[in-house]
Amino acid sequence: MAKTVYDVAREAGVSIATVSRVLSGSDVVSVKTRKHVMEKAKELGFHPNQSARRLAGSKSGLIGFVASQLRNPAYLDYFHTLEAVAKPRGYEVLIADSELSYKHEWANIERMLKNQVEALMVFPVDDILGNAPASHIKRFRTLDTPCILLGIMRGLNLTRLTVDEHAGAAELACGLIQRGFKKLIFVTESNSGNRPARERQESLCHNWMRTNKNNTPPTIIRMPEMNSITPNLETFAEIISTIKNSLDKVALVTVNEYIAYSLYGPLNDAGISIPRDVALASFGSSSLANCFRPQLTLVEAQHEEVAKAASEQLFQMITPNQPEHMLHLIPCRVVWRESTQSQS
Amino acid sequence: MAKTVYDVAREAGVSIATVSRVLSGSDVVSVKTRKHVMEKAKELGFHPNQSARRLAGSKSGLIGFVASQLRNPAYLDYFHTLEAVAKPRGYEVLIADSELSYKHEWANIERMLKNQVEALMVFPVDDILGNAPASHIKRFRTLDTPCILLGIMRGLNLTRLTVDEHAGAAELACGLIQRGFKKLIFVTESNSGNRPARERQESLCHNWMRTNKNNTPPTIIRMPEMNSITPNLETFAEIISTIKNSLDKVALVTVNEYIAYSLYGPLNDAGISIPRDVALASFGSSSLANCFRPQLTLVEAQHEEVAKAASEQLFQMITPNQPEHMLHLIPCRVVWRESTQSQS
DNA sequence: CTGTTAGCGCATTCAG
DNA sequence: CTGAATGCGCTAACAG
Repeated sequence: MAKTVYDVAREAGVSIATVSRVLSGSDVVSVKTRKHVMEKAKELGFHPNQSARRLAGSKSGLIGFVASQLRNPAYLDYFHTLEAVAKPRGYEVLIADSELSYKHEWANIERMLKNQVEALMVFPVDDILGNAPASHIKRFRTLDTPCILLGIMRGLNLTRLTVDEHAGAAELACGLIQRGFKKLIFVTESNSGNRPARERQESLCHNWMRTNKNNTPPTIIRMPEMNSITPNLETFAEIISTIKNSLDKVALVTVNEYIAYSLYGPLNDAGISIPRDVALASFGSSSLANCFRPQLTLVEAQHEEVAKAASEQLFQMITPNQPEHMLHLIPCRVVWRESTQSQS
Repeated sequence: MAKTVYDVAREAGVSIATVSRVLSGSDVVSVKTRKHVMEKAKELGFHPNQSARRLAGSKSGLIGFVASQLRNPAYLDYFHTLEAVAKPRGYEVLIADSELSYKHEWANIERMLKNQVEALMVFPVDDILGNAPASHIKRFRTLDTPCILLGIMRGLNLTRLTVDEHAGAAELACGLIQRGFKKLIFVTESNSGNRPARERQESLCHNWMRTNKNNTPPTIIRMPEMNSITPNLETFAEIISTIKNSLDKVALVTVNEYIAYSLYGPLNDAGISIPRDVALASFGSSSLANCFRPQLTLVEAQHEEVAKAASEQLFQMITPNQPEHMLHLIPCRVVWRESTQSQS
C-alpha cells in the first residue's frame, strides 16, 4: 500500500503539517527535524500523492502540449524544450497527439482541461489542413486557459510563434538564381490548406519572378497523398519529363525533405543526375540531408529557437503579469550543399 | 474560475451525488435528469477536476511510459499503441524520456510513482548501455508498481517482451550465404553493452560460421560515437579498405539502419558500388530504406506486434487476476531489397 | 432513482 | 519552529 504523510508523521514522531512542510521545501523547519523526516520518508518508500497535492494546492502544476502530428520528429524537439523549461519550475508536461484530426484535437484540449492544465501549447491542425470548421475554431475562442499557438489558426487572435517561412524561401529563390538556374519546379502537397507549404510556395515563386524578370514562371506539381503505400509513379513521371523537356538549367524544389528523399531514387533510375541535370533543394531540418548523395540543400528551420521562445513566453503568461499577445517570427537559414552546385 | 460539481448541482437543482453519477456514466440515473445535468454542465463550461477524481477514487487512471531514448521514432509507435489501448479503458498515459541516462531513468520512475501510476511500461536504459550500477538495478527490485519491461535489465525478473533479434539475424546470415556471399563485415557500435546490438552480432556471426564451415570469420568493425558531429572518417576508411582488399564476394551488415545510410555516401565516393562490389544490409524498420538507391535490405522488427502484446499484457496485470510473469519474443522478418542482390 | 455524509492525501491557515 | 484544524473537488457507501 502507498504510504501517506500520516505514516511518515507517525514514524518520525511529528505532525503531518511538519511532514508537509519538509516535502514542499519550506524553510521554516529546523534542519534537524527536516533531516529526520526525510530519512523516515525514504525508509518507508514514501511518495507524495500528486493528485492530493494538486487538489489541496489548487494549482495543477501541469502544462498541456498538443501536437498536430507527433510522428513528425520536429514536435518532439518542442516537447523536450518545453519540458526542460517546465521541470525547474516544478511543472509537468502532458503530451497529446491530434494525428491531424480536428476531432482528436478538441478531445485533446478537453482532456487537458480536465487535468487542469495551467497553460497550453498547441500546434493547430488547421495550420496543416487549413479546413477547420467554424464551430471548431469557435470553441477555441471560449478557451479561458492561457494558450500559445505554434502556427496559425484562422480567425483566432492568440499569442503565436512560427518559423519565418517567407524569408527562408526568398533566400532560397535568390540563391538559386545566383547560381544560374533558369527554370524552377516546385513539388508540393496536394492539400493547398497547408500553411507552411503555401507560404513556401508563395514566397519562392514571388521572389523567383521578382528577382529576375526573364525567368519563366515556376512549374507547380502537386503530390497526391504522401501516405499511400503505392509510390506516386505518375507524379514521378511528370517531374522527370518536365526536367527532360527543359532547355534551361532547372532547379527542383520540394516542399519538404521527405519528398526530396523519395525523388533521389526515381531520378537516378531515369538517368537524371543531381546536380548535373537538375538541382535539388528542400525545406526541413533532419540530419538525413548529409546521408544522401549528393547531400541535400535545405532551408533549415530554427526549431530550437522557436521552442525556447515559445516555452518562455508560455510561462510568462501564467505568472501574474499582463499576458501580452504577440506574434514572433523566427528566421530560417539556408544550408547550401552539393545538390545545388551549379555545373558551369 | 473553474466550476465545481456544486455549481452544476445548484444550477441543475440536484445534489452533487447525482452530478457525480452523471459524470461517471453511472446507469442508475434517470434519462431526464442526466440530460438536464449534462446540459447545465456544458452551459457552465464545467470540467471535472481529475486530481480530485483520482484522489477520491483512489485510483489514478494513469499509466507510465518511460522510453530510454524518445528520439528513436520506434518508441513513439509504442506510445501510440499504448495510448490506443489505454484510452478506451479510461486511462491516461504519462510519457517520459530517459535520454539514455540512468539518473533520468530513475527520476522518471519516481515522477511516475508520485503521479500514482497504476502500471509502468519501461524501456530500460540498461538494455542499450548495459552498464547500470547495481544500486540502480536494486531500486527496481523494490518497485511494487506493476511494471512491464521492453528489453532486458540484468538481474531483474520482471515481465518482459522483446523482438527476437536472434531469429532475424540468423535468417539474414543464411540468406546472405545462399546468395553467394563469402565474406562478412559487421559494423556495430563501440558500446558492447547494447543488448540488441550484441544479439544481432552473436547470432549473425554464429550462423554465418555454422551454415558454411568454409567461411572466413566475420570482420567486426566498431563505430565510435555516432553522435559526434564529425563523421567517422577513419572508420569509413577502414571499412572501405577491408572491402577493397577482399577477394571474395563481401556482404556489409550494419547494426542499425542509420549507420547503413551514413555509408551510402562514403562508399559511393570511394567508387564502391552496391550491390556490385558489396552487399549492404541492416536492422531497422523505417520507410527510408526505400528512398536510398539501391534500396536497403532490412531485418524489420514487428514493433506493432510487440507494442500491442505489451500493452495488453500490461492491462492484464492491473486487473484483479494473477499477474503472470512471462517472456514474449516477437519475431522479425527479413525484407530483401536491391542492396543485397547477388551479381552472378 | 436521488440526497447525505464521510473521507481520499495533502497544503495551509491559525494558534501555540 | 511546530501542531491542530479546515477544505481542495470528487467518489462511494449508505440511507431514504
